[in-house]
Amino acid sequence: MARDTRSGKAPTSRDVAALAGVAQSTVSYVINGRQVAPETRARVEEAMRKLRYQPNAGARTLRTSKTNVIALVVHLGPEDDAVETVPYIDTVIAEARRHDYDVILSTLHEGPEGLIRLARRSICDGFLLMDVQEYDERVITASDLDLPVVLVGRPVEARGLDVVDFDTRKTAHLLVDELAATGHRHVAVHDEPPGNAGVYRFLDDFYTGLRERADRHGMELSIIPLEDDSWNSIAQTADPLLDHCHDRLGIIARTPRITQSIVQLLQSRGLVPGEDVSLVSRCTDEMATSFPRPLTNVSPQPRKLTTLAMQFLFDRLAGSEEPARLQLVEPESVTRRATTVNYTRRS
Amino acid sequence: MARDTRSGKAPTSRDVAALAGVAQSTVSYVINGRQVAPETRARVEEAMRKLRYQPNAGARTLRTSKTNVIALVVHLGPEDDAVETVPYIDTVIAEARRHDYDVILSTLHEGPEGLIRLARRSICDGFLLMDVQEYDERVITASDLDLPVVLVGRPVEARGLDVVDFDTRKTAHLLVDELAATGHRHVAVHDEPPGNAGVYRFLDDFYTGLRERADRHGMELSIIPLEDDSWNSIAQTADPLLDHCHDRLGIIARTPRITQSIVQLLQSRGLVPGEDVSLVSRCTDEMATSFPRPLTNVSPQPRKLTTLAMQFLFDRLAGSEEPARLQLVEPESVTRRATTVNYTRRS
DNA sequence: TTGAAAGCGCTAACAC
DNA sequence: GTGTTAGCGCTTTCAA
Repeated sequence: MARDTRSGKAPTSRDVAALAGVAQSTVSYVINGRQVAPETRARVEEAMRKLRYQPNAGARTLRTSKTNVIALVVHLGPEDDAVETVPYIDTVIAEARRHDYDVILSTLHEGPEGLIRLARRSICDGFLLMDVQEYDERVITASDLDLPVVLVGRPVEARGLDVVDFDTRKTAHLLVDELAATGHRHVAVHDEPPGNAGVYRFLDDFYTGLRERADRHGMELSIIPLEDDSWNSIAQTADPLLDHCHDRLGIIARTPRITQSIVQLLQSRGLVPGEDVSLVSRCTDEMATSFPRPLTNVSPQPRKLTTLAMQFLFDRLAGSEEPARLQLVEPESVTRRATTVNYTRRS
Repeated sequence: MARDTRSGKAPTSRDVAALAGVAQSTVSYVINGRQVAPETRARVEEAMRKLRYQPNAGARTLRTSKTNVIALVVHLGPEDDAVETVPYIDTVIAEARRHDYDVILSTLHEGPEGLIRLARRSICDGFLLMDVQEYDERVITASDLDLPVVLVGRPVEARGLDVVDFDTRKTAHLLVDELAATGHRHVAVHDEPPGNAGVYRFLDDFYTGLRERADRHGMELSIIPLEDDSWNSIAQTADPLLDHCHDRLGIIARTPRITQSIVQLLQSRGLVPGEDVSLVSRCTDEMATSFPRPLTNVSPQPRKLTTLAMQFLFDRLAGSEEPARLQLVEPESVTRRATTVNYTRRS
């Protein structure tokens, strides 16, 4: 009856107990779903509502050593294809909230000490590390933490941590198969800029996948070197790229940025993708359909990847002691749109 | 000497005290920078290092009612121009860490109850609400929270909260002035899709700014209706857009998406921006320079906006009781690149 | 089914 | 300059 509407001080479970005429422990029982007489429960809930009571997170954590927070460690630099990061983050938060967790977002600026800080101060219960490279200093640090950690991206040595990643080899298969099925004879793709070599496992896998399927179908595969992914660099590759244009060429674009540039490159040469040459891209369906000529594409399915990663993490948070898992997320299929030429019909 | 390297249990300040042969309070003094004899301090720091001690955040919060966490509430839907969101988030985290704060990221999915939960459970010390609309249900909720809140975006009624926003009116001025200075006679711009009307204050301001300066310079201003910002809708506006193409037309693009589309539209019509027609855009410098023909642009300066917002928030967190502030972030200037035609030189 | 009481790890008033 | 101690708000034995 005292501190009812007086603001500036949040009500405690003691206040609720007093108002409901029960002991503090009873309030706790109600909150945590222990068996309580229906009539008592009603009185307590009424009191909680009246005081707009919410349990203090710090006190809870202190008592239970559970923070109900997970830390999401991402790379947000301007240089990257940061566009793709947003759906990941969105999905992580949605999944976390479904399990009554909040998400602390951390960038790499702080380095591995950041992980130690978050873990040893008991700020979070677990980690989701995104954009994990083959040799990633965070992995060693994270595996020493004694907390659940899931990696998105494959390090050479996962040190007993769960890993999820895109199955880009399969993606490459689908893309080349699509071109083979529609009667193409040449496949052209831009290589990674030099700096990227051996950084992310899914990059190597992609090119491996291309080679495998080009070989199987007896197609010629041109991998065109690239200095960086700026427009200028890509524009300079126009001639090697379009060399085979009149001999059933299919161009494969691995990133949004490259896709973008190739579309413009073709346009500037007066070439229409889907008529003069084929263009197939690894990008989301949203992006594929945002072009004047909707692109034939394979979606990497970022939301599926993230959901799986969160599943792994919550399994661990629930106490799972299974051996570490490594799972790749396969793309569903190719969606054929306006940029595929079907040579099997023409000839 | 007991629980030295034994893992699974984080060391406490009591362990540190024992190892250093001092009282627990002395450890606290060292951590919190109270005066301590240099020699004692050294022993304590040595012990902390040896145990790799980090103070438990929950216990600290419980004692001090300070979480050292701020909540960032953003809109991450796929529909939006989410690209622009990443630099905001990155800056928020960097600024927060500079002040020894962590950032909890929250989306709108949860609605205003999410704010109440974060505040009343003492999960965070303050809020940064992004993408605030003119009538935004979060504002009332947030202003009742008794915690520091900064809004990015102007509601009709700010209810005593600090507000920062882009000065898009000024942006519009700069863009039209650039076209006037280079001898243009017509200005064309796409209107907002119907759904956007009256949602964000900075939208109205932008068109107001355009009108003001077009009037002043005696230029004709065409605002072209748009159903939505898909490629198809924009493509359909080609004719009205290019009507005045041969009478010194300058096109203004307000968003990345529209900019993108217009570039492609011009290209498909065989028009070169910077020769046949001018194109000036409100977009970041990074984006402006990513096109084959670098765009004349005005940068909205997302990082500057965010830094200011964080400044406001930390002022409040430090206890400032000043009257609520409203501050707009002006763009620096127009950067003239390849897409401006200079008619004052030609005629 | 409910209550009394201890204690999670820390900070800060107070005593020495 | 350092130690003693109380208590932040919660959960959880243990007892009734």
